[in-house]
Amino acid sequence: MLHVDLDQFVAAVEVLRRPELAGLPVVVGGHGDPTERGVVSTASYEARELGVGSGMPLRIAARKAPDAVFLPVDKPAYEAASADVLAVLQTWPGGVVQVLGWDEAFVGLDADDPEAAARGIQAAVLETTRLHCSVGIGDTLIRAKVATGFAKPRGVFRLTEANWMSVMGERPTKELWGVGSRIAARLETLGVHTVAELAAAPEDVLVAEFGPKLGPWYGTLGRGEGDRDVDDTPWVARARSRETTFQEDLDEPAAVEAALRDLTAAVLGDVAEEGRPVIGLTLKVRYAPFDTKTHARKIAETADPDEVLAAVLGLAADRLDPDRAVRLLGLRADLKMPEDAREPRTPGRGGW
DNA sequence: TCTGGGGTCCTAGGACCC
DNA sequence: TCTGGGGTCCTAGGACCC
Repeated sequence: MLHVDLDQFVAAVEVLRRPELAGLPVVVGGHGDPTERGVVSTASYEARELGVGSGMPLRIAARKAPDAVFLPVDKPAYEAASADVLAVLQTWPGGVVQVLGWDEAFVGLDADDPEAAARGIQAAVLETTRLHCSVGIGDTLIRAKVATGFAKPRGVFRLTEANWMSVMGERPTKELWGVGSRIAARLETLGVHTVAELAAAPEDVLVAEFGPKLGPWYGTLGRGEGDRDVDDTPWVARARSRETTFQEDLDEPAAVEAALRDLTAAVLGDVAEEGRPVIGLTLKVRYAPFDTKTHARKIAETADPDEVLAAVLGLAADRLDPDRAVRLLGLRADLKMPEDAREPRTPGRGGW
């Protein structure tokens, strides 16, 4: 199994169409205005050197890298580049491709020399798209994915049962794919600090802390085990959603209702592309200063935009607090799933 | 320092039923 | 006169990833 991951993908796409930015700190995020509310999507390696990282508020990024070039997110451009990369992977002889996101995919193949295949894929992607990528090789999907971290930038790294513990054993659990800061902190309270300790942790202890599905899954993760096959079945979206952070909080109910109508129209546009009826709605509201609530409701299956809008406005009328200023509104529409849709195989990881 | 947007899945707790 | 034990459905929140 190969895990192919583009290097600083979003920033790289921007530099391709503005060659004069090569070698400069480039920060892509929000509307490209670091005085606005927004966060960093991707920073170029030069910007990372200055301490800028993804998820960081743009205002902070501007403080750390005042001379960086700030650019707005241009989703269509990245989608187009992503499609070009995917096309290269899909034409690789004997490769089975499972897309994980804009800039990464698993490629399953039979190869006597996987490093040679990885180098070949890198060269083909570079030649066709002028984008560099890193490739992890593994005997499980998890190991391939984790291996990519050691391959960056532009490299290849192999992680298998043979070297998993020697490479990963003494590292913090946070470095595992699927263990974030919260889970790492809870593991600490169990006396589990490293990957080796997680691998050896008794299952009943993990189940008691994390529940019947996640507990065993974390143990598996520590051992680097798990799925070994690449699944190229097309993914069927469970839902479509939109959300907006307002540059200034909304404190008038009329403004909130207008925003809800816009949001619903946008979601309905996406839903129409999916071509499946809506079966549920989740309204998300972030009140000032940063207090977030969600309000979900099943609705009678419908493909009628007017019915969906009425349901959204009804949900808002029932659940929103008209006296609080609103920083963000979001709307998620759950879609009816086809009977034969692929089931998730790995906890917490949609799109697999 | 002031915190985006688009996704997915899991868990807990309450309601309700037999 | 102290109040079982499942099971399912629903909603809210949490956590993670890119």
